[in-house]
Amino acid sequence: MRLRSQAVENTVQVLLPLPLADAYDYRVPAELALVPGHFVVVPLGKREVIGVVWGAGTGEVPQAKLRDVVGVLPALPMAEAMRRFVDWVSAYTLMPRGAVLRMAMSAPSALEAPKTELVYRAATTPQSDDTALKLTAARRRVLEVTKEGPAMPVAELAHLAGVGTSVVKTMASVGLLEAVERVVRRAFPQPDGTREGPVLSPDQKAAADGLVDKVRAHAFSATLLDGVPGAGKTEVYFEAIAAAVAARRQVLVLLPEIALTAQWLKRFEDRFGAPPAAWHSGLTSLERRETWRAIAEGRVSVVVGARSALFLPFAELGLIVVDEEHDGSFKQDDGVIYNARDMAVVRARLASAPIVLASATPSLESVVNVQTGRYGEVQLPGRHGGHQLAALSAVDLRRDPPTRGRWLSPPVVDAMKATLAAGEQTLLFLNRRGYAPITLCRACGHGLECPQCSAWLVEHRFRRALVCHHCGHAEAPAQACKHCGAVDQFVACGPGVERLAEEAAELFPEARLELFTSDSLMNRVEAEAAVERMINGEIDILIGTQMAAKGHHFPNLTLVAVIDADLGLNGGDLRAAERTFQLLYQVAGRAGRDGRPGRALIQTHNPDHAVMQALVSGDRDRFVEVELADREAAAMPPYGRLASLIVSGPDPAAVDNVCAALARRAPHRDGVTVLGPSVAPMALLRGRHRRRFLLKTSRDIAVQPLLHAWLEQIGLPNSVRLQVDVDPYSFL
DNA sequence: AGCACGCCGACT
DNA sequence: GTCGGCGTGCTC
Repeated sequence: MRLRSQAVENTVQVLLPLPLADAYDYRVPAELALVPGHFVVVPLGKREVIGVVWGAGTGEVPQAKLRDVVGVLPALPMAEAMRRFVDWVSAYTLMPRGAVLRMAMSAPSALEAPKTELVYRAATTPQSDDTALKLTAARRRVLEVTKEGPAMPVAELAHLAGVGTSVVKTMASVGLLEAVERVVRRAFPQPDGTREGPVLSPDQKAAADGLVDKVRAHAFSATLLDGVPGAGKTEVYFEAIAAAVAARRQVLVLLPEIALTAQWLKRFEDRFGAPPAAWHSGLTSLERRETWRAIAEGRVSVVVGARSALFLPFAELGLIVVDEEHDGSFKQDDGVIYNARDMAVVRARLASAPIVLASATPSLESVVNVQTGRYGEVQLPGRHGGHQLAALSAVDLRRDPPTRGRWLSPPVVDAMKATLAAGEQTLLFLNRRGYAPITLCRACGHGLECPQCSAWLVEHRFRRALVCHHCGHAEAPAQACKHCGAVDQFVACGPGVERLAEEAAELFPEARLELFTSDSLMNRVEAEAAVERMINGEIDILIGTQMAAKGHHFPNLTLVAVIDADLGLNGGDLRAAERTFQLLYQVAGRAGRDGRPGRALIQTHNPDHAVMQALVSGDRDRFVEVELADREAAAMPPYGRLASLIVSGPDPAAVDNVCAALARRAPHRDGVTVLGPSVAPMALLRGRHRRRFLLKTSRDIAVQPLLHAWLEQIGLPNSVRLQVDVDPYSFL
């Protein structure tokens, strides 16, 4: 007994940032004092990897197998709250703990010893050697500079004193100056939380006060900030940020990737006098390292980023804001599958910090969480500063169809004419990249399909390629049909933004138009430039996908036309109606935000659909009510829980075998339904055949133990993969 | 995730 | 005869 406990004392569990479910035990050499959270270097096979001490060794591994910890890295240990967060996310998503840890170690170089430089200051104990201490004019100037300023590097000191660097070096060697080693740190400008904010409307003030109280409480709380587009939600949560910063606590703002724009950053800087630290995929490795370290050391007070920022090592988290909380892009769909919005609530809870979820179209999950009292709610009823909601109307495509081969209906064309004549701007919104979504052979009727996916190839005319939007497969447009050999018989079917641009250019040859899509704008810089041109009035008609619809504010935009409002409604997705409503509501909200009356025209074949009715009548709450009733009747989220299992592999027979085994062992109990196996919505993806199970349970059943018990019994042949998605968002 | 081990095709 | 393709399996 005694022997065993001693062995355990000398060992630690180290979690490695690899897709491993369990931490490994390592022996601790006597000279190392380790505590949980320490970043350590350990041997693994032939290589050395960085891991995190997760706790005392388990003693479950044979002594002979144990290897020694190589060393500790000079980084601040991972906080306990962060380690618990990693465990929590892993347990919830059923992803290996190591895979989750990897997300919390996204800047490994930040763990290495930071670079140092030599800085010089006046010697504290001057020597008495007269000749060495001779004070020439140059030396005197150097001493003057050191008296006033902080210690600084040779070049800087020499420059300020107007001397050569050799003077400084000599002074150091004779003891007039002393050199100290200092860690090189990038300075982050500090947003000022005490700065006076803008004048808020009474509604905004009340909402802001509510959030500020939550921040001052220094305790976990979750609050939904609900307000129409233009109601000034950002200004309101900025007040909460100000309160947290003034209290010297850190703030994390999560935004959907495409909403993190120059405009948002500018608003922040205008309010706080300094920019926040941004965390996104475009950072250089140096920026990542410096930012990561500064966050861990508490030298950064506000971080804004997309979902991966959730795993940054905040030292003193005092507030999380999730803006556009309904946005589907918070759900990560590959690798570790998690919903950053939901996990942000968990992170806030573990950090005992408040979280604010902001949206003009809250997710039904959040609405129900408010109804059940799990979340508080702060509402912003009206628009602020003369903003008016766009007048929204449906264009019935059955009554007012465009001419054949065209996509703009007469009412939309008329509205565009009027808008152009008034010198105002139009946004044509179509959530479809490329020229045409389907290309058919006129002779035999065959459509061009991706060889690796069950999806049509989308023609991109500007790129002169046929592209699969699911796997990236691209091929050159062919002359002859592979099926019937007919030449030059291909015909583009349906509209994409490129085709829409062509039509708009024909109708309005004098107008300046521009495409705003991820294909036409290769990077952030180009996108910002396009936004700038739009704001400066250099564009009359902007044609774009949802990229154009989010996170931007165009003061002279007064007409928004949604070309195909029905697009998202097909396909039987659980959230089709909810998502369509949210998207179209947001898009329509782009029109007329600066005191000008805007209008939004929504082309649809189903003007009677609940989504269209809700949009036209502006009755969001009624829509939410009806949609929630449907979900409740079907025991679907947010009233029931879902998990999806995707079984995939190159060999359909092997996939079906695994499905049969899963079906045989499927859990049977009250409140649990297993649907499937069925052919997954993308039956073939990247050359892998896919089948799907849906596990549906009532709200009070935890799905994770159920899934564990189920999947444990299933052996997977090498080529077959089983992917678990707890709380699936999209069903594709 | 790496890295090695292992078992079948075209090269010096 | 070997060099090397990447499938499979392990790493405390």
